[in-house]
Amino acid sequence: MTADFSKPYDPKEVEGHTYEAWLKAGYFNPDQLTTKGKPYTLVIPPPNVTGSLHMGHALNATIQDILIRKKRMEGRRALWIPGTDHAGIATQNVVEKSLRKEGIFRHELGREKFLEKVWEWKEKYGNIILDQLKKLGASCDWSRTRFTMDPKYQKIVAETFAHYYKKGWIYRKERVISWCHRCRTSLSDLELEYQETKGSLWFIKYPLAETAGYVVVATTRPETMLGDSAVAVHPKDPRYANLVGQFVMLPLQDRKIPIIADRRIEKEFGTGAVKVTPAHDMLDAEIGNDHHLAIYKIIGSDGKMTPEAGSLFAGLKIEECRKKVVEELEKQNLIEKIEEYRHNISTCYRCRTPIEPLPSLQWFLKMDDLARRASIAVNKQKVIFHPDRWKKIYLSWLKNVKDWTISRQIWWGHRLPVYFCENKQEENFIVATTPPKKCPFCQNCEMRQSEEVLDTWFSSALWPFATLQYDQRDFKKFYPTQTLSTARDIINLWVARMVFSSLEFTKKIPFQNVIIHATILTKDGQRMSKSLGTGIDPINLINLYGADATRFGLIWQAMKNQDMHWAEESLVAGKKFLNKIWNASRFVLERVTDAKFKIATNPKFSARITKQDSKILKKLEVIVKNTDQNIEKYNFGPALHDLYSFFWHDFCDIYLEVAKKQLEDPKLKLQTQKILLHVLATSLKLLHPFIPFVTEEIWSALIPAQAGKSTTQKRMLIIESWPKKR
RNA sequence: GGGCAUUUAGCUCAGUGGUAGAGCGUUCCGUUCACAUCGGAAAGGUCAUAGGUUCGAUCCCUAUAAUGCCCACCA
Repeated sequence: MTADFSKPYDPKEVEGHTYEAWLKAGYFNPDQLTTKGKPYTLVIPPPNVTGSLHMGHALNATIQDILIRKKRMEGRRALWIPGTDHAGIATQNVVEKSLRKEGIFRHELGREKFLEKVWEWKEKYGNIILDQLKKLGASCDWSRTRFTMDPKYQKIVAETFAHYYKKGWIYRKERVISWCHRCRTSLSDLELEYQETKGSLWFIKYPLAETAGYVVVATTRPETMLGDSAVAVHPKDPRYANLVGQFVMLPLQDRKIPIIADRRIEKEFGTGAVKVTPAHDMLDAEIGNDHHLAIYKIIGSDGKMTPEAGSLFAGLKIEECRKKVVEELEKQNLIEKIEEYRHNISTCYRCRTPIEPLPSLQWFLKMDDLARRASIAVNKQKVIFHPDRWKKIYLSWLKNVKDWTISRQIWWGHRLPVYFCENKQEENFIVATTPPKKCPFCQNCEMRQSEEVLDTWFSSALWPFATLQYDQRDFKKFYPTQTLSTARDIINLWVARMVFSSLEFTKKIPFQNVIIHATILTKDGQRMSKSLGTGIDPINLINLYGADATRFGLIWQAMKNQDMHWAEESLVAGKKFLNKIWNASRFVLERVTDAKFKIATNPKFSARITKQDSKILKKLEVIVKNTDQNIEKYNFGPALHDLYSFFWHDFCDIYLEVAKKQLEDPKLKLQTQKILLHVLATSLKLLHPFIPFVTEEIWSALIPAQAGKSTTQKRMLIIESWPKKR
């Protein structure tokens, strides 16, 4: 198809068939490239299968596409691996919700049937986001599309677990963990989200056991008093010095509990005396452990009070229980006062339900060694963050990281490769990557695989190498990858974990550079979210303006800031710019009629060079150098601004006008034609990674202008050589 | 409680130790010769505030303020 220059540039007539042409040519797959260059690999941060493209994805995909297209043009065997993440909790919730609309409940369905439904859902909707990336022009190798629940991927995950277990780094233990009673699963520290909430601070009187009087404790959660096993004060708090060692009678439970001293108590908070609930508070659990306090599990995994809470409260929901406890205490005149209080409560990052700390038997991964090595990798600049400041986030998390709770009590995910003996105790289990044939404990049971699944991030942590290990030849050739581009909110959740996982399993860093791009906010600085109605759908922008203009708009604003306040004006600028390129190309095509020359990488212009000629050639040299350096330094916004200014102002405003005159001078005509073609061709190459569609389309029209090349010999711009400084 | 970022034109943002820039918007002029998704011109800024370093600061330093984000066991 030949470009129709009689009309303004219309992306709708170009983008579809151009993408098809790229796919058909097969250039997204490095095996199809004739180049012998060094491999260059990117892995896409796998979007959730439940997701649809948002602005952040669009920006990130554009950044990666710029990198991969430039490297491909440089002659590297460029591979960009696409794929999706099974996103355990998120996906399970989405599918559960959609089933509920049909009146189907997960637990009625049962595990296997439910998982069938999830797979159905995945088959139906799971590739939407990848198709959206295609619309944006992403030049991923779709033949290598990966999914974190592929059989091969599952195998690698199981092997990883077994490896850690063999090393003694995975252990199972009952511990107070963060629990979401809506998702019915444990969560890791990073999966908590803090929300400032206004609540109350209740001051409760605990009568002394042996003498008259009482101790007043302050709490935001009066219901947890039912599980108290001590009152703690700071050892150097004079107010309570003589009370330490004595006992109080816990109201409502009629339980005698000690007053203990612990340095972790803040004297300034409340009354300085704190109730200790070892089962339902992280700090209290530690204190309880150190002081050998009894554990009363009064809240169950369903978010309701257990029998241990007492007959008056058992079965109540937490909020109901709180009311009831306060009522009862008031009846007994044990509430001294109630203050208003604002504080942060932790919630589940998937469903925003307040999380409940409770003791639970979970699997953990030891972090000491892994964290230490991941820190060294960044400290020694083996892995480099761009901008540099983000390494602080990474390092500070690793410095204080606790062991990772890797088990989740949901159904959708990688089931733990752990098998229990059916006949003997729960402690009798083995870790195996394939179902064992014979039970080593009782010799004759069918071993039962653990019902639990792994944290989604456990499997995404393997992404850079697992995706390449489907075929060992790929792994040898393309690993490690070069650059990872992602959002700042998953630096620890994902990036850090990829670094230590890769170091452990491949002995290599997974990537050398990490780009942390800006977070896109609305123009007035609000978070873009569907529920708030503040989100912008990039697909709408593509439909309205085209993919090139959308990419332009995103990159135009891509500076090294934390945030980007989205301004659609830049997209309008992009649209105009595309038209400008279109028309300038038309001009060149109309005037370069002699067609006695071809587009050379570094043509010579010896004869009759005018002042204006050398000026534009000089500027071209500068822009070639600057564009290259800007991309290498990940300065995408500045790169595009410079290109824009060069093309529009230096080339169109000035040189094209000069050329009009020079073309009328027979002595200058040929040389001017050569220069026009050279500058245009080079500009198209430089612009191609940013706006691939329009440049490819124009290129296809430019090629016939080269003498001696038939249309069958056409090279597409996507694999043309990247301009080099002479 | 700690950390990070931001503060420059109406809006979104670049930028440099020495007359302040872009895109979009606004106003005026201009449709033969690539493009009206255009060309030419103009208006519009105490570069957050206060000190300091300097011959000279929007830029470097120190405070302050506002806004946003992250981290932390303040019950």
